[in-house]
Amino acid sequence: MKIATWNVNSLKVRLQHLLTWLEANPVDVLCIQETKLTDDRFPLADIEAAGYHAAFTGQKTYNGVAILSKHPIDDIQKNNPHFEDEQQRILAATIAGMRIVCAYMPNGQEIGSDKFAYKMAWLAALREWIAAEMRAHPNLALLGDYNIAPEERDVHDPAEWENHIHFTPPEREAMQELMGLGLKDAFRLFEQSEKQYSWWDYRQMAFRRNRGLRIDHILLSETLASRCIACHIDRETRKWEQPSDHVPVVATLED
DNA sequence: ATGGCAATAGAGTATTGA
Repeated sequence: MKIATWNVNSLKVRLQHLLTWLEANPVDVLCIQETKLTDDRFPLADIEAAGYHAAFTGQKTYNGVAILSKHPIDDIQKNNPHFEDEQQRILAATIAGMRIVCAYMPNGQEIGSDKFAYKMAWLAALREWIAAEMRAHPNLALLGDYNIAPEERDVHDPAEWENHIHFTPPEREAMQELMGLGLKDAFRLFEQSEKQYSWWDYRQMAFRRNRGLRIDHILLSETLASRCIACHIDRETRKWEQPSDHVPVVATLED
């Protein structure tokens, strides 16, 4: 069982990348973020032709999330029921005995901004809702673009990023509080080589210089973490022509 | 410190992202 997450930064632009990646990496579940498509424009036929079911909730221009799965998708929940939000950032569903939560967490802009306050309120509401979801579904995975680099080793230059968005103390604390619910960072369950990131700025050859952040994560409940036998970041897609600035993260679970 | 790059909306340039 393989579950994965990828912020595609426009599904319209990246559909062929997605299909190419799925063909080479036929994961059981893929959570995608930033589809930037209203539901009537979701490329369902192409996804189904690739052998996947899909659940999705989108909007024009911004946000939008989807869950693709080789297995049936049940009990679909759009958005956090305890947080009023016009932005389409959360999709939850039950697949193969797991509660899969796909999340595109807010960017936050900078400390002190309205967007930062929104991010922090959104994260607090997420934690409360996930706590309840975990009580109802012990096998829970929270996958997505967290827009938070949890530790210094997740940032190419921690000094440069000090107090910058994605690496501010309040954001990192919010992620620790999420993990305090009993969620494990799948990537850190294993020995990993250094300087591995999931996002690189498009500018100034950031990818070639490996100036990146690890902000895309797969968090697993205890029961799923105990089944997790591997987790890796797939940097290859970032080398493709006209790539997303994020790359896929994949976790492998024992059946 | 600033802007650099990309996607979108929509027709020149503004907004947002990370």
